Amino acid sequence: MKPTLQDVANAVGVSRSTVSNAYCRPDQLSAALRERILDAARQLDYPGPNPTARSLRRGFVGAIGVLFTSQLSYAFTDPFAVRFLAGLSGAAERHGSALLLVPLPDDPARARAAVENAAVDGFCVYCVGNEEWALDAIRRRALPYVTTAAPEEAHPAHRYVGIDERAAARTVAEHVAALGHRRVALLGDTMLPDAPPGPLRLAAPADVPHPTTRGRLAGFADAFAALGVDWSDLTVLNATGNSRAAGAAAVAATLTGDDPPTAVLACSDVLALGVLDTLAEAGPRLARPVSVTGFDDIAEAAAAGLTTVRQPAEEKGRIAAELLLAPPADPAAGHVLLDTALVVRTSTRPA
Amino acid sequence: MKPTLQDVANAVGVSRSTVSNAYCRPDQLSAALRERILDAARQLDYPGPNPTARSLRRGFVGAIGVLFTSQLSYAFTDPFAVRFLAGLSGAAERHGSALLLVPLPDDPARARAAVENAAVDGFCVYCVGNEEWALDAIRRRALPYVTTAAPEEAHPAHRYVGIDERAAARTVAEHVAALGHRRVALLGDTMLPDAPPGPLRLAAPADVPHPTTRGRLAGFADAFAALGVDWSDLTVLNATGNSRAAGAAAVAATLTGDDPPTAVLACSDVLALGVLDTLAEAGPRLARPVSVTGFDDIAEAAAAGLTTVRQPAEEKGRIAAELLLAPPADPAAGHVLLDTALVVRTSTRPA
DNA sequence: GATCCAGACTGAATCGATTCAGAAGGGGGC
DNA sequence: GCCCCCTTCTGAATCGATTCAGTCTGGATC
Repeated sequence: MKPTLQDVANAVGVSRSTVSNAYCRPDQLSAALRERILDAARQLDYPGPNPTARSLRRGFVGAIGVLFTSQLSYAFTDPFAVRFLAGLSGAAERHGSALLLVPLPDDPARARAAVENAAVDGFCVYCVGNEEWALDAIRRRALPYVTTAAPEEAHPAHRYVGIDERAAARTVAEHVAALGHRRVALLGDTMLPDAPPGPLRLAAPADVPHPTTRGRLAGFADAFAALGVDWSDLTVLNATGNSRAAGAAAVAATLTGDDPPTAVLACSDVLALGVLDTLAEAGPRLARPVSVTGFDDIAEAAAAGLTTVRQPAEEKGRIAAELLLAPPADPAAGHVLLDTALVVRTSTRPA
Repeated sequence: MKPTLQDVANAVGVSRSTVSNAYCRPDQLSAALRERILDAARQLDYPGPNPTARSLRRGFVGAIGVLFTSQLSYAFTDPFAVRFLAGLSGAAERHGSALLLVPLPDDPARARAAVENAAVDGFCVYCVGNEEWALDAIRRRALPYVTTAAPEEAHPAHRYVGIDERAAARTVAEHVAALGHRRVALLGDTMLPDAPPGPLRLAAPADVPHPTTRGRLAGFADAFAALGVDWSDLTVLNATGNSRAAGAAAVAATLTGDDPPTAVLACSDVLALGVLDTLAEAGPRLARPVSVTGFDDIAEAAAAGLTTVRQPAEEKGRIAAELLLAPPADPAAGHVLLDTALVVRTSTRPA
């Protein structure tokens, strides 16, 4: 069997407490005895106090959980998410915390279980759609948590770091509108559950379950509404996933069909890059160029000349970690909105 | 205080054991009683068994640790590492395990402590250079572990999944040599501790501490040695970090100087892309084109037309997870070497 | 020489569950 | 009516540490 603290204590002939102190409170015993204890531990191949037992007794774990609603591997596939995680992990590291990436199954019951079984001191919930399940489970565990979007309904313990999605989206839409575009398509990921790729009948932005997408669509709509372009005049295109391929697939039929829109406003850079892929491929067959915008300003956006909205990804992650690990005394400070900036590149041109 | 299992037991008037059974062994009690218990738990806001306590008693945690020798955020910055992690996390998810990303400080003592304090069932050690510290700490804890490179010295418990670095590197070097290149530079990351960026005096590949880089350099050298080009005839360039910028900086002086090499063989795609950046920038000032090769075949490599060696990143991650979570009975099966393929694109041309 | 004190170490309670041998109760078979 | 078995539930041991209120020892103080 693996040796325990007790075994070390027996070997040296001291009490368990003393061995424990040798590890985590050196001032509580003489240096000489401490040396003897550590020597004996080495002799016995004792690897130091068991982390689980320590966590149980101490009441904290030294890890924060990161929850993703979609497949865990999505976390690593989306460039914006990757940068967010980089910021989060850097800050966590500084606070001596590790990151527990928690797979969140689709099935609500199992998702709940995943939250309930995670040994962590708090949760960072990235990109939650309507996952009240998870939030509810977290609250019940009375753990601190932070989300990357403002909550549906305010909750005392709810901290978040986000951007004003709607206002940010409006700026890019206004830019497109100012270029004279009026026949415009809006592209988003999974705007209704199980919706197929391509044109989607959507009564209003408010019908979209995913809060981020909803906010961005609403912002797009605001800009055009201000110019008298009604929501019903806008084309809504659905992508089945936040990937380049899904973006490309979503717009293919519409862009190569009759009377295509003159601009496509995407809810993410990844989708927008997919649109550019489709345009590049369809190239000669197109009647006229189509303007495209993204959202996030990931690295690839610059290379592709994509007009987009920049949001500070790493900083978002860093602040999320800090909100969790060094919570502000003032509860109002638990709600952080970051600045965004419109980045105009070559993918948008006058209509 | 947060309610415990005991509180639920008291509320219902049954024993602690029965409540425990209600959660994890439903067949051990009548359905009716179980319902009553779960109801009471809901009533009391009991969030279910405490994961830490459960882990302590059960003796396993449901998480595997991922160790990175460099900054944790590097994990998210290097595209190859990201794909590896995606594969790893997917497989872990399938086995019901979470991933604990463990920040590994530079200081050996603290690095050791990080390993000792991580509550995990096993470790995946990515990209370990000479971090015997960490491996030793893991072995002492008697936890299973898997590395992404063959170990220095065989150890019974050591499992790994890797590629034949040396042979793979040789194929790309042979390709370059076949194109007639003889004046060649080899580019790697941190080939000697604290080495400055740029040309490096290196007696032999064997002097490089990082095993992956060492293997690749040796493979490059093999190909040229077979043609009579001695190690001392090759230029060695050091990058201070595995990033595009570091790659660009490492080669800048050499490529724009007198008598530049006709080809640069990099130990990673990221570095190679940096070389391409430098070439693009220096463009007109160059006497003649320089061939460039990378290693890994990340997504950006295809877009950049980079000749490189492809290795199956996701599969590597997947196998690593499986080696940990479903260890093969036959210990020999704990050593997996994956196939690689030379991918020739436009970045290599005849000398 | 009695008193006090600081330093070094110990004992026992505690963290929150799981597990397993066994007790109680009820029903079926003969 | 007796025996046995099965289901349902309980009690107590256990996982491996941390913590805190003491105890003990030896030396300084007056």
